[in-house]
Amino acid sequence: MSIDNKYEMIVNASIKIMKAKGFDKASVSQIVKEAGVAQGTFYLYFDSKNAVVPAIAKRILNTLLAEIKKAHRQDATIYDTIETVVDVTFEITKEYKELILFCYSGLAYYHSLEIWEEIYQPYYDWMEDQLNSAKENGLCTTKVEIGPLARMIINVIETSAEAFYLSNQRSKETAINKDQVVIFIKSALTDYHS
Amino acid sequence: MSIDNKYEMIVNASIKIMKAKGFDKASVSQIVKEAGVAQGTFYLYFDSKNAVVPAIAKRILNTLLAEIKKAHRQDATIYDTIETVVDVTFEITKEYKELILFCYSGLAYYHSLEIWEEIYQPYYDWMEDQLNSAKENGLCTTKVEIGPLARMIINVIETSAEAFYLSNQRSKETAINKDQVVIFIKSALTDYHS
Amino acid sequence: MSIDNKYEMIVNASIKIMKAKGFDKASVSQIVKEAGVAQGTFYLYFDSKNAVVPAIAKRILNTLLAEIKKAHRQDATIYDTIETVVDVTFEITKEYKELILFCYSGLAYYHSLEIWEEIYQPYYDWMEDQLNSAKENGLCTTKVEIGPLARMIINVIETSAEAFYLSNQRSKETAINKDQVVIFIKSALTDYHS
Amino acid sequence: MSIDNKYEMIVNASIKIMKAKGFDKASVSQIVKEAGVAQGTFYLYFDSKNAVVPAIAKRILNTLLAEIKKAHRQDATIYDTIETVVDVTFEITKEYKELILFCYSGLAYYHSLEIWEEIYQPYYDWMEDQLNSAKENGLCTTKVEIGPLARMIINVIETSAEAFYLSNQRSKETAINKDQVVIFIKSALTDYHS
DNA sequence: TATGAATGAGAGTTCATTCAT
DNA sequence: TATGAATGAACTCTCATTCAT
Repeated sequence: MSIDNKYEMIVNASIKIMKAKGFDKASVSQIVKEAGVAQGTFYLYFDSKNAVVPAIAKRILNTLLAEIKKAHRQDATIYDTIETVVDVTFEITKEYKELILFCYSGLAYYHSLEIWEEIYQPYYDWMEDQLNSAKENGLCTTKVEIGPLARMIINVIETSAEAFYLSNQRSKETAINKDQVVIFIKSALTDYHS
Repeated sequence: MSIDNKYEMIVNASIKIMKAKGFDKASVSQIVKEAGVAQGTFYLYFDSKNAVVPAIAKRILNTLLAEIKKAHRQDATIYDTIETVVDVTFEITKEYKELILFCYSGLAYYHSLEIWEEIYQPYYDWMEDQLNSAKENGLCTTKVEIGPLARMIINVIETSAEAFYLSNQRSKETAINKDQVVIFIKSALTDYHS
Repeated sequence: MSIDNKYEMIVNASIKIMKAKGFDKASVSQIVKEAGVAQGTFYLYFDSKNAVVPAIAKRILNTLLAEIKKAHRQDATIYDTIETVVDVTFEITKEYKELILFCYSGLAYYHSLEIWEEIYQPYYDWMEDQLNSAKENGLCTTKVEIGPLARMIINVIETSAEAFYLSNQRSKETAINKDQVVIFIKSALTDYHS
Repeated sequence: MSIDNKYEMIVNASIKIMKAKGFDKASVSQIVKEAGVAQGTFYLYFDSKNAVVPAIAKRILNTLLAEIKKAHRQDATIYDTIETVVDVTFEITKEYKELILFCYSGLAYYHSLEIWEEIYQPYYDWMEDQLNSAKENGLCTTKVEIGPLARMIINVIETSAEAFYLSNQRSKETAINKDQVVIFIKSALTDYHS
């Protein structure tokens, strides 16, 4: 936050360059030029180029979660909450769509998805809280366990948002849109009657 | 198909090498050595290294769809079908987990997800058929449109399978497992009562 | 020897650049520029920059041995031979003095002195032949075994030549010169019996 | 000498790191970490990384000479002395073998072997004294001048010790061993009868 | 079609050195 | 004296691609 926090400056520059060019094509020399620091300074804060990926992922998730919490009203039903989450996720995905994929695959290759799980933990926790409240209110009757349920809901929303913004949408008519996602999840929250 | 079909040999070699090393670290020279062809021959069949990615993606999807159709019984209910699809997807994901992520992100970057959509089209079509039958049988009552519904179901299953096999699963107890995925989708197939 | 034998061209260029700048300061990019080949071509012929060192060492030893054999007369006594070897070694050392040290230490570090031994083997063999003849003639009566004797004689000559040309010779008056080396070795060839 | 004599701490750390990694691969940052001082402190005591090499060389020679003098008996003949020197040199070479080569070549390149001569001066002087005594006793009758003789003797011993410990000695049977060195030098001390 | 030697731009990374504190 | 964050030039090496055969 301070004016010459070099760590933040490098992360910001990395996001800017990688958004424009992707991870591979973004060179460390472009990043440091953008950040206004020396080549070697990069390696004072990150062990390698790969090591910025978790920092970017953290940044995106934090932004997402902060926006969700900001938009979330205390007295909202789980249905309102789902709508809010879908709205915000689509917005954030739109903004960061170029980064999300390589963060995901970058973490998978160079770091392991454990780190992804760790980064997402506060989001999962928050969602589980919402679902538990909904269970108490009787609005969530599914037999799916809360942990997996939270993860699958978040997965559906994010994957749908990515599919929406990343495909070139010639086939927009068949694309998943926000409304469909909301209805799908609402359906999933109530039990099926076998 | 012939024993020295160089195209297939290159794709096979690419899969083997990229499975082991990832897309970036797999060099064309390693691939051609594995395939037993000359460096230049690669470029007779593919415009660039990137151009093998759709070929690999197609191979995986075809394998997946063939296995699903093989395991699918004509008289199965939609519930049976979901279970079959989940089982097969988890199996195939386990086998190809190293390739799936970079196919996805590779297609997103170098080709656009349109191609992904195109590759998945037959799978989406098949799933839509299943869901339409279920609608007629009264086993699928959700208000979600069939197109998006098929996509979201497939997304949940695949994302869950990836999460299951790619995270190092220290937290296996909270990991999404097959049963949870099946219940989640079954719930989603029936309407919620607002 | 052929006009575009790239291997020889790279070795020649390496010798020229390393003679002028030493091993560390000689960059591969300078070498390839001097050789008139592309950067990557270097790595077609050598696994690394270090890998040129044995090639240079071999070149020097071959030159030395060829010159010695050229100057050596068939009917020479061992005493004449020693003088010839000292003369030629001083000459060759003068020409290649800049290379000898880093060849020696480079081989020691990056390859092991085994390779040095291997390179020197034909020289050792030749010297042992000379000494065996001298033994038969009664001109060499020392009890030192022929193998070690050959090695020590060669070592003294080379180390003395290096000391002569490499030290800045302010102290030239105390420096070992050729005559002293010759006498020293002749002494060593005859047994001590006071 | 004091417990936090930073100069000595840096030399000690340099020896430790360079013994393990060689001169080039030993970085100043590793050395200062080992020494427990700051990066800049290094340059308070040494002008450059190269400047530690003479300090290390001096340390080794002083150790060698001290050990020789300790093992040397006042009433020893030159033959005993040679044996002692050979023994101690082999021991010290064993301990410092990794450092000796780059000290030698490092001094040659970055400083000139003059410094090596200067460092060795007290050793040469001591050896010359021994040889002069032997001359008076009639045990050394060679016509080689005392100065060069001392240097060549020391050279043979050291080179042989290096060859013994540095080559991987698969060919140990042909390697020069201590006994052969002793006999060789004893032979060299007595004149040859032309 | 098929080859594989040759290319050369450009990558990530290191590290001796400096200097404001 | 002592510090250590910052520097940035320079390094070795990789690799997708080309083209003469």
